[in-house]
Amino acid sequence: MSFKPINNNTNIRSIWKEVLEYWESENIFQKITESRKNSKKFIFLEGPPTANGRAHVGHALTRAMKDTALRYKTMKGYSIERRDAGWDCHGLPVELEAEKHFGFKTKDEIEKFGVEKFNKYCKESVFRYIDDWNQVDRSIGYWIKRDTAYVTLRDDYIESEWWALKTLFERKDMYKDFRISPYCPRCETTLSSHELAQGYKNVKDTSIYVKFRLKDDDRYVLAWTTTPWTIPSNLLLAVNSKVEYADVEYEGTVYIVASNLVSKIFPGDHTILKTYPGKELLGKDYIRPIEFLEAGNKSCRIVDGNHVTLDEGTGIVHTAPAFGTEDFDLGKKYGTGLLNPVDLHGRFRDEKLPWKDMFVKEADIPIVKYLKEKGLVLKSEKYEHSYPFCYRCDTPLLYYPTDAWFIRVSAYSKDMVEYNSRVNWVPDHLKNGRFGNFIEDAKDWNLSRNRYWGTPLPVWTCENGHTKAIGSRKELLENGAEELPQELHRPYVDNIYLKCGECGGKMKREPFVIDTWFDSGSATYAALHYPHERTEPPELPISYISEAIDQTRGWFYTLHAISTMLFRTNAYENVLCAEFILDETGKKMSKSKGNGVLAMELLDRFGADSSRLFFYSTAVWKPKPLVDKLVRENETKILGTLLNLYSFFASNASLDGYVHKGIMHSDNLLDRWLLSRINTTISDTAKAMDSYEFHDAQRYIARLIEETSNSYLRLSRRRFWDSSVPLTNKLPSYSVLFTAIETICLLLAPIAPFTTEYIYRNLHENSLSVHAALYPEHDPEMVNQDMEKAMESALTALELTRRARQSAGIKGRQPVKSILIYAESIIKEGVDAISEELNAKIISIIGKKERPLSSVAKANMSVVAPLLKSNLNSFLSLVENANRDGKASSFLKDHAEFMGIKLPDNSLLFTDVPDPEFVMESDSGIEVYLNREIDTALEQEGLSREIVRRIQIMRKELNLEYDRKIKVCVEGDELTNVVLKHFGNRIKDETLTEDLINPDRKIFNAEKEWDIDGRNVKISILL
RNA sequence: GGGGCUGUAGCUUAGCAUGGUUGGAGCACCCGGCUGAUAACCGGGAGGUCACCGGUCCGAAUCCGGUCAGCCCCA
Repeated sequence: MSFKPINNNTNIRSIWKEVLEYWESENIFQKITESRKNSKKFIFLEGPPTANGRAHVGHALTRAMKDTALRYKTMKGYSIERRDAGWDCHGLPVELEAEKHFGFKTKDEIEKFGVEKFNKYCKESVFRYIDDWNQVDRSIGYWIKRDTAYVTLRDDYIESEWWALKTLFERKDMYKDFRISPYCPRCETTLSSHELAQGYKNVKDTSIYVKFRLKDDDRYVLAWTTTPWTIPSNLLLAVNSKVEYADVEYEGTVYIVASNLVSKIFPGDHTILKTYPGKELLGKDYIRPIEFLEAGNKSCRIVDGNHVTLDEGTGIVHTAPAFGTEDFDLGKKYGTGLLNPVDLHGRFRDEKLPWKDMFVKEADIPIVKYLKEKGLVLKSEKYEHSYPFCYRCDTPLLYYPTDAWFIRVSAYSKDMVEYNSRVNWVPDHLKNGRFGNFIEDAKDWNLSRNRYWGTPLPVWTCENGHTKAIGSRKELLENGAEELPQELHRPYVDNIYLKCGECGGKMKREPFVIDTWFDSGSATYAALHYPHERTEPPELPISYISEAIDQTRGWFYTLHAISTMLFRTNAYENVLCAEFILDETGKKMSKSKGNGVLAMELLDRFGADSSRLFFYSTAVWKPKPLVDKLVRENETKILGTLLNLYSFFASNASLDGYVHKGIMHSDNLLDRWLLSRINTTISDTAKAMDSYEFHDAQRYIARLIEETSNSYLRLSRRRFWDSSVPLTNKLPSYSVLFTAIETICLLLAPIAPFTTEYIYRNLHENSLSVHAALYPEHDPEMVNQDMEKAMESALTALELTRRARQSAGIKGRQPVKSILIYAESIIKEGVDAISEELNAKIISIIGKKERPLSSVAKANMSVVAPLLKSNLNSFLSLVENANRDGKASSFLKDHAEFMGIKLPDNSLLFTDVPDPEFVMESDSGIEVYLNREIDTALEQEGLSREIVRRIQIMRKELNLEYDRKIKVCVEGDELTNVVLKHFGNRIKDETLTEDLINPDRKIFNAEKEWDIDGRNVKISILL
């Protein structure tokens, strides 16, 4: 049998391409899926991307994460269910692209153009980049079924959502309400809280302290606001009845503000006239600073608001019920009604206002000016705060009163918390941290959008105000639709009129589409077309999902909320969350900065496996900068070494005709040690994979690769090369090396699926795929912790020897007389394994007392000097003599007195010093003593090995076959001749030299003069 | 203002839940070595106030409190 060699044209990238082709031409993914059909289930759900932009490196990361988990579970014997791709198709992002394309700025333009044509464009544009996404998925090795992808724009999918919405509607968990919502005046639609969350920015606005005069006396209540444009709509002032307020005289006027804030507001001279609790202010009437709009008689009062705090402002809050959530609630409570002079484009439309037709944010300055002219502004200043902007078009949002449909998520927050307790979050701090906090005070979900491209809200209303939710296409016909719409989108559904079941009136659809996040959050059931096509509820929870951190408030949330409300369970069991990939300077990648890297760029440059290894080089939930050399590092360390291991194995095993028939028993320590390490690694790796800690798994595997290469193989290779050892004696070692490479491939397959596939299939000629194999099970019988420890000590001893050689200036090739090793946990076998590299005539493990140490005494100067004074020098030479004679330890006994002076016990300090012929190095309790004396015999042997080495170099330069015999001529000094005499046979053996010949021949195939440690040696080779 | 994460060598990081020999690696740098795996490999050197301050303890990178900085999320 021969193993496929690694030649010069084989590299990580060529392997990648080759494996890709193999998978595709042989339908490997399908075959494996098919073979697992009846296995235990592991359920997956793809979080659907919107394919209207190219995939970037962050997407590559999450796709790799999904794939790694699924490949692992497949190797663990599971059948992966629902491994279908999915695409998110609706929503504002898509519409925005279309608007840009057509150059539209307002909804009017879209209406004029025609909703049908507009939506047609949206529909087509969704998949504009699907080829790019598919190419990324294919290239990175993301095994997912693309032809059965769920697509949220399909009627079937929408119909399932209709069922859900109808269910919620009938349960009164979906309702219409007139309230304040974040509103984008450019997109002319409200936004949900999770959309809102994406658009906060720090901005500087004009803030003013406005004077509100009391009706009954001439004090001024001072209120502070960052939105001057809302002042014309002021109807109330709110104070906190539990807080203390003060009358403050400042520049001849009396102001009312919260006591605690007085000095902040009036930094200069001011007088506090009196203080009193806030409740004394309640009910007082005031005069509005801007009175263009008419206020009802219930307004212009001071009321209690417990939202009023002393964090900023004056402790008195200007309240315009039309433009703030809390303001609205107060207005409702006190029956003031609303003053809303602003139209849907965010412009003042009321004739009575001098600022008519201005965009409200631009009216701030003129309004401040107007107030100043009336003397009603104490002061104005720029104020930096964070303010929400539309996350798609960057328009400042308004809080605006409008009709909208809501889902009563708040009523389910307890359930959501409970179901969340069953979810395994990775990393786990999200569970009770960011995600847990969010669901704990979940707000009702603003579901409706006044837009075009989305799932239409399936609610119809008649003139008498009766409403009905429709749960399927069939129900449309049952409720009076003459025919089914062409598709379940606007404008077709808008033309469907139903007959009211209560009054018989004509019912018209509520003109909204729904938040696109409801689409993706419905994937659990809508992708199955439940309950229309499939009548059984979806199997929940999904075993595993994985996305980036931004989905905490996005998909992770909507999945969880919808599943909680409809199926009374958590949607998913395990959720793995990725952080972002940063640019090489550690900055966040963003479109505006132009520092983003496309997924395909990364893959083109490094290939799939290296990219994936890079992703797992540290925990996926830690942000990591994309630095070229970091990607390369993983490639050379892990893949390069692994390929190298295989290459070594393949060439030698092929030469020896090795056929693998399972692990064979071996007495060799290195073999047994490697088997132990393999099994320890299997156990560690599987544990890490089970808990979705891919980076830990990768580290364990990398360590095993390193050990196999640098410890096992380095120390074993002579055994594999030695042609004098009969094959039967090598077989166990081959079987162990084979097992090591095979196991590494299996362990690493979910992480680096290409290279492992290539090597594994070279090891197993007839196997389908490494991904069809089962993940290795660890065999505790093979593990021997003590031996692992002993071997570790031996390897440390080897390191120490090299260090000792270096400090003694003795090359590794020069044999030494002896090496003594002292260590607690070391075994003879371990030392035997490294003995060749130690290169010493005598190697022994010694006990504590056998260490070649002498106690050396040193005068303790601070004690001795004051006592001996001028006799000190003769004392010192006496100590020195004692050291030389090895009598230091008994010195004090021998010299109780010196020159008549009694020596105290602490006159000498003792240290252990190696005997002069030894060099000592130590580390973690292991000590190595290397005898540095090189006698003539050793020197000769050393030189013989130098000569061997030079001949080998020349063989290589001549490109000789391994077994090509040669004749050699060596000329040099006297010592060289002695060496040839004593070590000639060994030189011949090691270099496949038939004859050491005389220099009388004139023509050689190669001649070279060498300088070997200052010695001139001429070597010539004759073929 | 609230919450979360992070801070260890020039860079990437391990160690921290269960405190305990001299805080490990890798990359890069310098020096040396090895080499029938060879665009690899090995050893050594240099490089750390373990962000800072305080506390607990015989002993703190590790536990506790606080501060600072960076990132993220919320209001």
